[in-house]
Amino acid sequence: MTEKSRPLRADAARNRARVLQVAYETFAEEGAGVPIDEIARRAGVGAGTVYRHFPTKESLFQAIVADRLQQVVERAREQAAADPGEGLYAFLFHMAEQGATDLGLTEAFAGIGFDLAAALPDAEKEFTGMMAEILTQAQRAGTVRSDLDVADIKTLIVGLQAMRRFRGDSELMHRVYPVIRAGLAAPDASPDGATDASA
Amino acid sequence: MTEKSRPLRADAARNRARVLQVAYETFAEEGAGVPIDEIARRAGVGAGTVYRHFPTKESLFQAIVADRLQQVVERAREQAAADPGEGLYAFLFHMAEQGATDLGLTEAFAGIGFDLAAALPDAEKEFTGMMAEILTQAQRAGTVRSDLDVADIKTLIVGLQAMRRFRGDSELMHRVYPVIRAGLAAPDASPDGATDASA
Amino acid sequence: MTEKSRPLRADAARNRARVLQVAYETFAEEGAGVPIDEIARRAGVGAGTVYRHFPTKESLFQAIVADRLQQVVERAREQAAADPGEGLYAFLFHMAEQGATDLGLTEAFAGIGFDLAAALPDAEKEFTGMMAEILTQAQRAGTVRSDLDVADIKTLIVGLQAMRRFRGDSELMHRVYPVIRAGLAAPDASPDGATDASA
Amino acid sequence: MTEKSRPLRADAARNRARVLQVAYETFAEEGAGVPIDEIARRAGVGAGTVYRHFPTKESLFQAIVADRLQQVVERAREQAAADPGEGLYAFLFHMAEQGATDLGLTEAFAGIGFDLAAALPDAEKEFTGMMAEILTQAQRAGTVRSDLDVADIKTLIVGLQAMRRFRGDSELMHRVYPVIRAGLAAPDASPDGATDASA
DNA sequence: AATGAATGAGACTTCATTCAT
DNA sequence: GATGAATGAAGTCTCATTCAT
Repeated sequence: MTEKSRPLRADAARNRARVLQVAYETFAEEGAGVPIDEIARRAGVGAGTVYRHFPTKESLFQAIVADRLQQVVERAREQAAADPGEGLYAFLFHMAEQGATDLGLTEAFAGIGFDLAAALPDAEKEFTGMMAEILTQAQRAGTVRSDLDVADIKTLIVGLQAMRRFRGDSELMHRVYPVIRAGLAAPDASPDGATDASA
Repeated sequence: MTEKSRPLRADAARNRARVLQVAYETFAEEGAGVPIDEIARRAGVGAGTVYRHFPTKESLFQAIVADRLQQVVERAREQAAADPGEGLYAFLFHMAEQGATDLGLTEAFAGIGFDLAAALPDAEKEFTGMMAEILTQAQRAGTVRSDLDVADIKTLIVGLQAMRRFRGDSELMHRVYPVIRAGLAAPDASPDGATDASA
Repeated sequence: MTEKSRPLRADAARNRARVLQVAYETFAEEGAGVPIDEIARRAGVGAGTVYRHFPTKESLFQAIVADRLQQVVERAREQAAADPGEGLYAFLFHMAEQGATDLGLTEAFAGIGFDLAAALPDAEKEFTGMMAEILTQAQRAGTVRSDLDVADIKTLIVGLQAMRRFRGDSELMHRVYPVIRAGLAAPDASPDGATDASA
Repeated sequence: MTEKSRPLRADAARNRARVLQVAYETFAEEGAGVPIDEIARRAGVGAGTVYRHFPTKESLFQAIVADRLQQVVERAREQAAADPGEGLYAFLFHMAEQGATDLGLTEAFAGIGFDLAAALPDAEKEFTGMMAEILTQAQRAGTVRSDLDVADIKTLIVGLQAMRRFRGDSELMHRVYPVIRAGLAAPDASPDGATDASA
């Protein structure tokens, strides 16, 4: 998905990577509203260069999201391999971290003005598949209640990212994560879906 | 903060209220990007009339948020009075519902492009005070762990709103709320901030 | 078609007319490639004002064409009423004159980058209907051969406009029109469509 | 004007010819608005190569027109040699055909955004000279009225090309050409330049 | 010589805000 | 007070032309 047709000239590849990196940082800082001209300026190239590599703003956005998802997937698989019981938690917290600085990824993930499954079906499948794997591993290890599925995890990620943007890392880690973790580790809810009233 | 100087002519007051209502609905439906002209059109007034009552788009936005907060505060107090143990949960879920249809309020609340405490200090204080009250009542009733404070609740609201935007009401209610509720009802975390359970 | 809903405020109507006039002249001089900004500048208004009245460049173009067609139709009907035998010729020569200064109308008429029947079906029908009337009148008067139809007349207009743009009015009038007129007044071609070889 | 300085390397000459051919076809199909990049792509060369041979888009355009004129001149001379009485008609109809598919040539010829005599004086002279020859031959053969000159023929070509672009070949041939031909073959107009009455 | 990447001016269009009516 | 027209600063994107590879 990254390389197509010819392998791109060295200088072009450098520029493309630079634009991608700068765009990633800029979107992360400022959200999707940043003008392309601003990204071009920060990258030290002309606006036309950005458009040569990414014919629309949307496509630049997609390229960034695809790139980030790829990295996230790899990292999550490694961590789950090292510790299956903790893999899902590590992933959740990593995604939250991403959300802190990466408004663009968060918006994409939460489907704000961006339909991930439609725009990047392959990346989305890969991502969802990875989540299924590490969720299953955690459930087998007994660290996560067994009645949750991938859609629930996605939902929680959206929530965690929003929380992380709202609040500093350290506070979230010490005060809110424990709540979420306790909820995730709790025994399964009763069949009717209501909380099991230990409360 | 709502009434200033002289008490608006009757028709002007009517217009103001109408604009506020329409703007609330429109922002909720379409997000903050809607042109003022569109709001004016829907309200059946000229753009100039909107600007007479709200000198900037930002100020219109603030007025809406203040208005919504006021309503939310009243409702939450009533519910907590009726059932102190459930008041906080009712409030949380109500806020999540708001987030579903009220993109504007959510963004304001989550601090996206809007600093609530700076823009509307009085409303913010009122809102925070109310949350302190109902949190304390719930903790006294034993339905919420005692190591949580208002900032934690705010954080959870931000997360719940994001989750609710991401996922339908019914699914959230049956699959994710139980997790959050289990986490909130869990025994206090150990002093070092980690979850005490299996961890 | 000209007036819709409300009758437009006096100043707005003035501006609209001014923009239409300036745009007409500018397109006529420079063709359809002129930037809207240039038209706005010449009209002494902001670009936004042009867009308020004509939401796209295309729509401005259409408005001009519709306006011109309307005038042409009226004039042609008057002339044909005054002298049925000469009405068609007067119309043809008038259209050629228009083509001289009105690149925009010519392009629209010749269908260059503009589908008249699709864009302005009513105006197109009116225009075609008028041509049918004056052609029939001329044929009854015996000044035009009877085997020609409206499509042929349209074709000749396109040709005459192109010729008029290429060559000065006086020369065209004295040197080329006589050729066309002689051809139009010639006896009908033989049934197989070939010239009747008086040549 | 075609060859300058040293005689181009073989591959360069091949590239030049290929670009010229492709550019001709592309302009003919799409009009003068086509980006140079598109022409380069279709020719299978880099944009830089186009610019090496033709320093501006304008100069590429001129080279094409010169090339086409050359071919038209040759063909017309051959046909006039074969049949002097029909040579002019064959030429006229051939030019009209060209106009159908060759928007670039037509625009150049009609002087739309292009001054042929100024840009390509030699080609223009050659072209005009050829027209004088075949017009004289037709007039001697008695197939064309004797009061027409080369400028009139040029004018008619412009008109015919416009008509041909507007209408299909077959219809033009059977319905409009006869009119033009009848006009061209008609007896001379009276001295004052007006059409000689009903004739 | 060829390539195709980079440039940057400029086109169309939107919209928050001001102001004449 | 209300109206809605006017403004003009952006924003996205295109493309003729230049230049490093």
